[in-house]
Amino acid sequence: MAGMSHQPYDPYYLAVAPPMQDYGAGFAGGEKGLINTLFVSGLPDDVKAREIHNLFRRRPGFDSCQLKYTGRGNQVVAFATFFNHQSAIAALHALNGVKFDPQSGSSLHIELARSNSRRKRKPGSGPYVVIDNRSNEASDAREPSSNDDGDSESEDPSKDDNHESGNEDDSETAKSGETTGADGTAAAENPSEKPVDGNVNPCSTLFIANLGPNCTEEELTQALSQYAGFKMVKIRGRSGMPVAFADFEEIEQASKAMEELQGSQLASSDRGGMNIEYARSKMRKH
DNA sequence: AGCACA
Repeated sequence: MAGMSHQPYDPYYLAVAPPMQDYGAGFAGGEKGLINTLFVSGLPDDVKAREIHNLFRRRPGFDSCQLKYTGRGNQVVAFATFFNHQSAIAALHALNGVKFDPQSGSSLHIELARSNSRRKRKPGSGPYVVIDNRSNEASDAREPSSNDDGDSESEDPSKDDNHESGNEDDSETAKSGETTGADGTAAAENPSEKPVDGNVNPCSTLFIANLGPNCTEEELTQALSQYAGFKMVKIRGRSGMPVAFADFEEIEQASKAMEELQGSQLASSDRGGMNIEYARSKMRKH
């Protein structure tokens, strides 16, 4: 692999503006019960609210965003609010996993927020807002004591904050109701439960297709390792269109990664977003 | 649509 010729990733590769323009004015609430706010982590600690705004501003249906200093170390997170759930999902898939800072190699981790931003955009307050929860920072880079997990990204970054609301995941549970729980016989027998995953049988190994020709295992590792239970990824079929197999500890963890990374682009992607399915067989242990 | 490694 001589010459890593990757063009700088353009987060605005989706230069299209969909026909949906009839949002109406002053309607940031969206449909009731649906989340229209994204939670963004994986940001460099020197990120600016303007950068967040520039990241999202061209996304269809975007309303406003806010940058939040969590007060834990220099950790920064952001919330992006859209006019409806569908626009939020589209932006999530488009931007999740993209390299935000090529220098540090950090990539964005985007998920649905646990609750919508209740903070309404007041006229005159501008398109973005900064919330600073840092209290004792000044010269202190990390917490004083007793907590050693300051540097690592937790599997669930959204637990770091409560997003100024006590609203729990009412819509989240409805979304992932595929695997059910108690009896386990549900999905296979019920004709109304159609698996949309492309493969009928869940597997803790994922099959990833539609990768760019220059995709590397390192790049995939970077995108996948932010998900709990990730073990390893292998690229096969180097000629033409490469595919990859990503192994996880548990099926549920693989499912989570698949859901969130589905359709998202890597820096090396040139044919659109990744197509992820359950692999037909589990990666061989070794 | 494309699913390997043992």
